[in-house]
Amino acid sequence: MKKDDGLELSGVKEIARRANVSIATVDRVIHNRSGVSNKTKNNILAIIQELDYQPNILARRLASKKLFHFVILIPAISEETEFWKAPLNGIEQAESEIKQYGIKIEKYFFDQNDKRSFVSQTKKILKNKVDGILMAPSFIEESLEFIKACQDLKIPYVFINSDIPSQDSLCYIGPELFHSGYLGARLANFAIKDHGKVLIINISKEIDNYHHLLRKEEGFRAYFQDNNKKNEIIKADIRQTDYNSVASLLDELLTTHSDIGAVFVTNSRVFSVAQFLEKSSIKNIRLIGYDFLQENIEYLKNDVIDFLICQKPQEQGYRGIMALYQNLVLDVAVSKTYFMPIDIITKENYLFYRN
Amino acid sequence: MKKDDGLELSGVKEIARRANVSIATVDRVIHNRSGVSNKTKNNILAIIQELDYQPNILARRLASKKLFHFVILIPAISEETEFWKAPLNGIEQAESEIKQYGIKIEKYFFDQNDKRSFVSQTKKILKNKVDGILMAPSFIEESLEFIKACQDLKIPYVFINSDIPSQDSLCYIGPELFHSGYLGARLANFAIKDHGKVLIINISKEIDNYHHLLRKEEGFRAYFQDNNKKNEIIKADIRQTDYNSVASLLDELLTTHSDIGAVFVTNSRVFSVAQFLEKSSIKNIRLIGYDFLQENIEYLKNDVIDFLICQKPQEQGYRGIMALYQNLVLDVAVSKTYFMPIDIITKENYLFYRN
DNA sequence: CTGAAAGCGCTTACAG
DNA sequence: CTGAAAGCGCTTACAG
Repeated sequence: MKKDDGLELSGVKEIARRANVSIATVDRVIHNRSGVSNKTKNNILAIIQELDYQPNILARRLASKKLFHFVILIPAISEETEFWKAPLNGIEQAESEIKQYGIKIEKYFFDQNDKRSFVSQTKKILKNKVDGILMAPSFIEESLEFIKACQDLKIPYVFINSDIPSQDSLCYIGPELFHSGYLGARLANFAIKDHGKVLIINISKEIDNYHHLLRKEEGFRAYFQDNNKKNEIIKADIRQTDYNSVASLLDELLTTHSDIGAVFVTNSRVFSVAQFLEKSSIKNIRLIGYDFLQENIEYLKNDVIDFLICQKPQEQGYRGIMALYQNLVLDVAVSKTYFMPIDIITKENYLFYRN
Repeated sequence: MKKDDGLELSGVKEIARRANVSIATVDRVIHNRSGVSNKTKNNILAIIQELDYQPNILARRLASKKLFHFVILIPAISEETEFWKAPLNGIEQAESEIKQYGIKIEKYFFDQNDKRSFVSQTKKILKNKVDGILMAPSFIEESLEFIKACQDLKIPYVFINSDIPSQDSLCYIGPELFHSGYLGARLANFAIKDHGKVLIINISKEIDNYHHLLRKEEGFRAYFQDNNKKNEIIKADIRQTDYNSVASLLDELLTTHSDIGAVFVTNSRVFSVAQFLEKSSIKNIRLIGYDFLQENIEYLKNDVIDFLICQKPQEQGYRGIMALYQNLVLDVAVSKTYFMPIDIITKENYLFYRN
């Protein structure tokens, strides 16, 4: 297959010929294996440079018997939210694309509401041979513990969905949360202009552990400040995530503040707010929240939710695995952070959205 | 490389062993080449079924000496608009990923304002060996002529950016235009609510040939109708695309209709409207248009443009080439239409947008 | 520290 | 209609 014109030969064979060594020695140099004299090594390196040698990945994978073990550690899909289904789909798509190249993916799940399940899964993971890890570092302390162990074992790890900065991860793939909240504020303000109050709601059992909700809130507030918007911001933290708790709290809030024009929910649980508004026949409040969940889409279709912000959770999973693959198998550099686009979903474009 | 557990062997070798033939014969059957008795053929086919044989793509491409020639035919990047830079980038990205597998991409460009340049390029293309074509069928008549020739030569073709339905293309990759315009209307109405008129503008030298602008307009109008919105719709076709012509027409329109609240431009030339609004210090008109061009982004940053709708032009190019690759090289089925998401870009999220 | 040889799973002339 | 053999560009024991 003469795809490159010019040079007759350009693979390991040609390098070996020019260096007057065997291809085995060339291979050792290419993979930086020991057992080559410095002199031959440098000579070969020079020739590689000169030839601008690009290894043939096809041949490499075909010949290699090396098997890679990747591990994922993400929240289980719960009855409460199907959010993590999307990243898992992405992971499985990546898996199907690369499994023929000798990659095995071991899947571990933890309970978002239970740190101990996270810890016990991390223990299990380290019992086996692992070449790379894709994880959602939801619990900070516990994640730090785990990645310390990974560092000792020289196992690279990729974060998705939320980041722990400066922890030497191979990369972070997910949203930039501040701007995400900032956009939420823009949409809220755009909806009600400068009249009326806006309500920001965090709904989670783990609000205090989940730094990422807070970061969105900061972005949300920053928008109003930066743009000198006069809307008053009301805030509510809801730690009981069942519908009744959410509803009664909302009821109280809306009674106290009769002039709330828009509500921003910092995560995918916006559907419970939507449910409340619909049941209460409240139509004059604009609602903005997160994520392409079936429930949320239904409320989008009914005009109860105006905008959903979504950050391609499926692609996060896909790219997470691919980052490991690129780095460990193809030996390609991957960029330290890959921020997902901040997508706006409405009733008019959700049909064409791709997670 | 024992990646599959279970069966000891599973490739052509094992098939050959079971069928009691040589691997060459197996290869003939796999590729549906002639020269195999029906009996042996059916026998081999049955074994392939039974084994659920999946060819090893790596080995196939490595061994094959076949070179594929893909051709692209898209508008040239002009001083008027850099729109086609993005699809070209996507094409080049795909090229860099697959060129090592024996794919060559020949690039042809035509002048969007000159049908004859389109025709003359199509003539050139057919002079060489071509395995697949990626094209923007901007001029319908001329495109039909060309694809008829392709059909005769059994050359598959992919459409991007705009479609000519039921023309037996391998696939269409691009926007669904009606909903794109529909979303534009929603954003316009959302911006001004039910007060004021909306202005829809087509700016193109080739309005009459460009069915896709019309389709967006239909979607735009449909939104107001479907939702019983009372905003009056004013329409303008601008066939002279230079700034002065656009400006004088706008000046006239805005004088006649003092109560226009929002303007929707059906293509990337929204920047010239933005330029006019800025120069005229008109601040009370919301502006919505298309595409992530540098000029447009500048007006987005200045709050002159409120929303840009964008449909991942780069990805269109990338996926267009990949569709050919998947179908012709990997022999995988590709779906007939791939509608791009209808993305909404604002000042708050443009930084994270990926074309 | 280095090399000869076999092999990865296919495809491709060539011979019969 | 069918098969034996070489080869794609690498990697991997194994031997020295």
